[in-house]
Amino acid sequence: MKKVFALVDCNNFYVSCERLFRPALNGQPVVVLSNNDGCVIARSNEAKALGIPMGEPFFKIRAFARRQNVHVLSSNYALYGDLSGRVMDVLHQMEAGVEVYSIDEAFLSLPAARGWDRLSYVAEIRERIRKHVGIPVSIGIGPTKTLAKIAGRVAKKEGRYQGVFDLADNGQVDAVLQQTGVNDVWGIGRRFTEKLNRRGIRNAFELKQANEAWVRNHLTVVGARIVMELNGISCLPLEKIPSSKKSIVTSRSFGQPVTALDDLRDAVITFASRAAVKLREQMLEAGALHVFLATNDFGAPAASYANGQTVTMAHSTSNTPLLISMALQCLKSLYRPGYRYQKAGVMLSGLVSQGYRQQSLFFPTTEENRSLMTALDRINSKWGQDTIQYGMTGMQKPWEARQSHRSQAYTTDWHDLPVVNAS
DNA sequence: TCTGGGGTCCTAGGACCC
DNA sequence: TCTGGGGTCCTAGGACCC
Repeated sequence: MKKVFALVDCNNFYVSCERLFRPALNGQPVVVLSNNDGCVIARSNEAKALGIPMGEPFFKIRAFARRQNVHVLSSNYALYGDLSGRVMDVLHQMEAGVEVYSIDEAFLSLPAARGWDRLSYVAEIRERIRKHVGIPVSIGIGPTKTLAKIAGRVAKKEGRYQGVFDLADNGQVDAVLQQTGVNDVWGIGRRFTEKLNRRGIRNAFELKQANEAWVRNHLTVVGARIVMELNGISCLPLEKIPSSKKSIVTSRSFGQPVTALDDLRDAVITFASRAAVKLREQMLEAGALHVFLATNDFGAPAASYANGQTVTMAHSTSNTPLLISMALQCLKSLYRPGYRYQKAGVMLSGLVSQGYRQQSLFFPTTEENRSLMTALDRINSKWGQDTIQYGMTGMQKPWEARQSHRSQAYTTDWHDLPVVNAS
């Protein structure tokens, strides 16, 4: 049976999550900042209307935000992750074909047959999410994922459609594409936009009609697929089962520049430990570990240094002490004194599932090791991250990120449960 | 003073092999 | 001065996404 795609997209997701627990923020300009309170990563419609751009460094708009009474929040990923799960639960209850695409977006696969009212159906999905979770969503429908994305933009931007728009067979496709900038097409970023503009291609309709060989040549197969999708030929299937991860990264910008090797060691130990926890949560083991560090990209070139080092392991592992010791070896050879480090991280790759690994004659997995890791994960998951941590990590963490505007973990921590006062 | 974090896919080019 | 051809594998870097 022929299918169409629907894209369900949470509106201003992080802001909507915050508003759920602080209704006083409704109707107010609100922004949510990235880790370390660095950049603006979510904006309410009121904040967008004030002209605050996505990704703007916060220090540049701090004064403006104060003058305009913009509510400023640090990001609270525990809260957003929990609410995202609830939205996805509603979708799974209603539909068999669901691809969770990101924290705030999912694709659905719906029958393409005429004779049923798709729009009413997705309006019902939208209403149920609003009622059961409280998050507003927009839903776009199209014959391909790329067109569903574009339909979703229309649903979100044009109030008259009330959050749902169907581009699958309504004869308006080309008119909508003509009003869609090429930079607003899914998969066309800054570089591709520049290339296309130089060739005189400015909107999605012009891209749809672009010369295939030229696109293939300058935008690789990625661009060629986008053009096909704009033409209604589906190249990107619905992926119901998430493919298993190929790499796991834990990295942070520091709250203040770090110069001492000891502090870097402390940060790297923490990153390696957290990456190892993520690894075990997904029942994986890593075959390689990469450590990287960098000074501020925006500083003077003479004062800048960035480097990374990878070690490949003879045997894949998820053992925290082992991963820490390898990470510290890397750090030791990467470290140069005299620089003000701004960021570091640990990446695990060569991931294989726990059962997959061949047992080594010389390095048998000891059961004690695995059960120690399991016990540690249980305690930290129950009592909070870092309840038990490795002895080498210091208690003072000058590198830790700033979070001056943090909201509470309303749904994931007993201490932060909202209190309702009846009078 | 202050500029996120975590991912994926694709390609070109080098190393290596026969 | 001349200096094979074809294949695979790996990695670094670029581009994109949310």
